[in-house]
Amino acid sequence: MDQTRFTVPKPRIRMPVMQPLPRSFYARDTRLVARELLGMHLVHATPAGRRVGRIVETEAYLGPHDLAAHSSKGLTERTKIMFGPPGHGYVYLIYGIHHCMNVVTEPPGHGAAVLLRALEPVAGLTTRTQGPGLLCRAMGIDRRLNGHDLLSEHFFITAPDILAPFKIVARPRIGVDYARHWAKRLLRFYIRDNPFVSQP
DNA sequence: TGCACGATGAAC
DNA sequence: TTCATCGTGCAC
Repeated sequence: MDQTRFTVPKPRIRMPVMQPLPRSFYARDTRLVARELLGMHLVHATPAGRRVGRIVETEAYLGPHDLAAHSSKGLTERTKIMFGPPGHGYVYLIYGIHHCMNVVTEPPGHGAAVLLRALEPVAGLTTRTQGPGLLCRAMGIDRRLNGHDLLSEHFFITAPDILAPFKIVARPRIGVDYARHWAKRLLRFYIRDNPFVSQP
């Protein structure tokens, strides 16, 4: 066979391009998004370098009817991001000290979000990442990223090259005891046996 | 305009 | 178990 007769295919260069998850990923049932975010990579490109963490723990906040959700206060200056379009970051200060990072879910106006509680370090992370406040500190996330579109090139969530299989554990959410029966709902999800989960 | 309190983390 | 510390929402 004379191989010279065939066109030499262009070399396929596998670019390490990390595509942000599409908005349609977020515009779905919040519990589903919370579960499917497990194993995904949170990426923040800063002047100090790129920081990447594997999401290992999340909590679902379902909407205004969910007494543990900020959106249960209704549409306010603070909660307007939660009622906005999906795929945006909702970052707020808690206890005057710590930041918490959420992603808005469901169609606009729904008022739901998923709290990111813990990461497994992948790249560029030098401090602890177990717990929502530590996660934000390690990733360099603060209120300046509130309302940030996660379909951007500097701050986004992407699927890893290889999604290793894992078991998901569902538990009640942390620190929402005031939310009556909502405090008992199994809306916290984490990767079983992962050492970076905040409170196994 | 004032005040109570929280999706936490760290020290004690 | 206590405390640091302040934005937010709501009462007044």
